[in-house]
Amino acid sequence: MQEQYQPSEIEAKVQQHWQDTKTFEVTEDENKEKFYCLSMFPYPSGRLHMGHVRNYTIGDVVARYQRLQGKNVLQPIGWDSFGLPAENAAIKNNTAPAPWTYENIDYMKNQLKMLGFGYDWSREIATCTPEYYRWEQWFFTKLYEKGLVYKKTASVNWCPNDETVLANEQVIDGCCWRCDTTVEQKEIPQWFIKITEYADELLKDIDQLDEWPEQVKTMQRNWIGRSEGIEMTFGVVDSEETFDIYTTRPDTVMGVTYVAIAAGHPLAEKAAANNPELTDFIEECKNADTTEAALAAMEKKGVATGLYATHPISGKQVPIWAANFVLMNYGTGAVMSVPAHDQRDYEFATKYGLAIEGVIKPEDSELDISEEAYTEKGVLFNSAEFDGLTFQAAFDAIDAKLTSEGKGKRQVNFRLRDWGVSRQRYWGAPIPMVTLADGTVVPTPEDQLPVILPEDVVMDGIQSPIKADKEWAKTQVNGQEAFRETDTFDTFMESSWYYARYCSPHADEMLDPAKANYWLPVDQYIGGIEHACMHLLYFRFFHKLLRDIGLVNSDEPAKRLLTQGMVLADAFYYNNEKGARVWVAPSDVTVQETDEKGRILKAVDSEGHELVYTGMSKMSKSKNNGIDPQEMVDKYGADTVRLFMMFAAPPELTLEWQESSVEGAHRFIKRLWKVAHDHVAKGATAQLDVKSLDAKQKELRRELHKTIVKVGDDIERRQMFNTAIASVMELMNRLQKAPTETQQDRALMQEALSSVVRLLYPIIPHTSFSLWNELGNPENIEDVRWPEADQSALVEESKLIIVQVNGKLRAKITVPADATKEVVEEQGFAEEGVIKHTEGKTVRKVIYVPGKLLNIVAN
RNA sequence: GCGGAUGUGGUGGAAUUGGUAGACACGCCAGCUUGAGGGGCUGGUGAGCGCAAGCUCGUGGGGGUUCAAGUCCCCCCAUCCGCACCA
Repeated sequence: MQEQYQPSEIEAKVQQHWQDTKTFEVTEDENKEKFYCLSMFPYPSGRLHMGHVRNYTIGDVVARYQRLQGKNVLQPIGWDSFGLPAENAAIKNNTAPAPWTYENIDYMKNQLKMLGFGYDWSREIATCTPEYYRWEQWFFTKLYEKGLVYKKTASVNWCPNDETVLANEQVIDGCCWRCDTTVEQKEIPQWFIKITEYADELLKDIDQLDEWPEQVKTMQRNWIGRSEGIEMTFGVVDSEETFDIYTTRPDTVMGVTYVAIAAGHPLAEKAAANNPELTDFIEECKNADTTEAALAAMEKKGVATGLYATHPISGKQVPIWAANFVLMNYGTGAVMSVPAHDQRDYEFATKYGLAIEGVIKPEDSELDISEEAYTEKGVLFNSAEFDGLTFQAAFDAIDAKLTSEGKGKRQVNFRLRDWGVSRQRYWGAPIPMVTLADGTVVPTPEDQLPVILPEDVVMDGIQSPIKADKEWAKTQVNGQEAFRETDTFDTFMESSWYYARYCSPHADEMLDPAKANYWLPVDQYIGGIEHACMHLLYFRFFHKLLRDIGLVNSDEPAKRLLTQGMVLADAFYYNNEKGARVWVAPSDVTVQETDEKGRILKAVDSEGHELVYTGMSKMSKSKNNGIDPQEMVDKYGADTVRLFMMFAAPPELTLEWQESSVEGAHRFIKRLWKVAHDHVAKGATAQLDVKSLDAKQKELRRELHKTIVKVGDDIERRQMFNTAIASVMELMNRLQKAPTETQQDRALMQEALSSVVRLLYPIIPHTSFSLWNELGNPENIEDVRWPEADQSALVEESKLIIVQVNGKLRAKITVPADATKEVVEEQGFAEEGVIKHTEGKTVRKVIYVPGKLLNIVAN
């Protein structure tokens, strides 16, 4: 055995072994319990970043742990390889998205192997290949046949100069990132999938997800946003026209003093005919940013249309305003306004001098709306026959009245909107629809699938090559000339079903139901919390679609979810001559001075610039503070990087990259290696004879078996890998000091090290693989089982009892494990610290928590 | 703005069911080892007071419940994530 720990040598050797023996390739086996462990697949951006390393290390720890539990573990990997960055990189590097993407995949694949992740590479998929996206296209046409797909207009960011659609991230401060032209909103026809048809089920089934984090479930519930309300019809004065509004607060309906409609509402457009102010306002609203955040943050503005609406209950006439915060695409494009009981309406009414009429008051006080709206649910007044009713009674009464008069009805609404899947970009899966010569739009016939995206293209940076090449769209369907859809799918489409494709990655159908139903649902899914609503909702939605088309038989795609936190690093900058901040990579920073506690006082870069230290922030290009996993692996080895990642923080929290802490992780592995080496160097050990152990040996063995219990619990139930590692470190600290004189000392050491190596295997597999064999075990560690705790070793003969007086720690006593309350009390009261603090006082109460704590209340 | 989270020594974090606050590690300090650098080993390390034994304070801030609160409740502050065309 080597005396020195040499990670590069060990890791290369072990990785080669895994590759040669196909250790992680699996097939369905009905005799074994299956475990499907899935990490969110990466976008092939060029190089792995630390976020990937963290995500995949967590997944690998779970997968390897489950393997030692004897399960048939599937851990696949692939590439989410369509998307905008490839187009940008292609333009920048004067290439095409396809070669850029495939090169990145090759490079990153090697990086993943170098980190030692136990993937079944035979199942690797890339979503940009026709072998993958053809089934997505096929599926879309099936959804179309089921009536779950439709086309409608929706607004996109439009650069009038480039005459192209921009993604949200391509709009900087309302301008085109390329040419700085003010971005407009443009309505264009787009394809939608009816996720709202599944809104109820997506909401209800959250209750089945008992191993998902509560916060994710809450976010999804709020995102779906089920509400119960009433839709009612307002008439337009001096007109036959009507329009609908929806409210969740029908109890406030008698307080309506105006209604607000979207600038794009037909009524507004009609009223604008001879109203220049309104015309201008409508024009202005057309260019407004429609993201929810922008909408909430912007100044609320409106213009009177000059039209009036008839209140459906009171018959009163109220003004109709066009407002910038009402959008035509959401809901009915009109809202009723009750300034007395809605804060936004209150501010709007105050601003434009509109009436504010209170109709709800608190149950036990008078209504005060002099400063702000009263938005609580209270008791109705000034509401004619509804006076005195509380919220639910008023809801029911108003519903009954509107329903009987045919002016409204009770309705459940969702915040969730249908999924717009059209993108006007090139690097995505072509949407398999065609427009026939006669104008009808039909799905691409199955025998013409896949609709292949040409890869040999020239990017001009503006127009999608399949839109620029007018020939591409031309085709024949049913003997007619036809034109292909040139939009491509939202990349969330690909990431919504990849988990299922992994079960039968080469199947000549979307998926092989027998295989899919063997592996699915995913037992453990791991990814970033940023995906809580969108990806994870589409993922659940697609699983239900797959189920309803008969391809899978479960309701949910993943049993357990772990959302990992971000990776942060130190960031430093200096100001250049122009006063601009220049961010310096941490690898280029030398810390020159620290205070007595080790805080950074002075740091410089390699050119001698004095730097400003800004603390930890998310690793990013803009702050130039990314740490390259490659460099770290080259320097310390993959096991050190993995150990640090798992030790530095629990998986859900943000993780701060600290190189000194990486060195600490490295030191620990070196110590482990040394202890093992010294033990092995002394030769083979005798059989452990548990009965012959003395008290000290028994205690050490108890520590070992307690650690085995704790590490298993920490990895499997708690998923607190950091405390699992800490407890192994504690054990190692004891083992390092343990005697090795007698045969039984050494036999115990053999048991302990053989256990430790398995406990650490999920985290540092290369080192554990080697040490397992070095310790004299002939088989490979992948083929052995997780150590089992010996219950008899865990029995404690005595217990430590905390003794408090008035809740403050005054003594610690050791009592026999079976001591009664009386015995503990007697011993506790005899303690010096207890006597001192109870002297001259009366004991009021004694609380005893068996085997743990004694609290004496005295005053 | 809305929704979700986080806040504990100089630092990362631990405290699993309301029961010893600070496990484990980093850093720092002292000592030993080596020819220096580096590495290794041993010990110390929340703050204040004290020669010591020990005492008091202490988990973002303020209030509360309890024999007992980092943990439960109410209010506030700061930071982070998401908000539908980045993935």
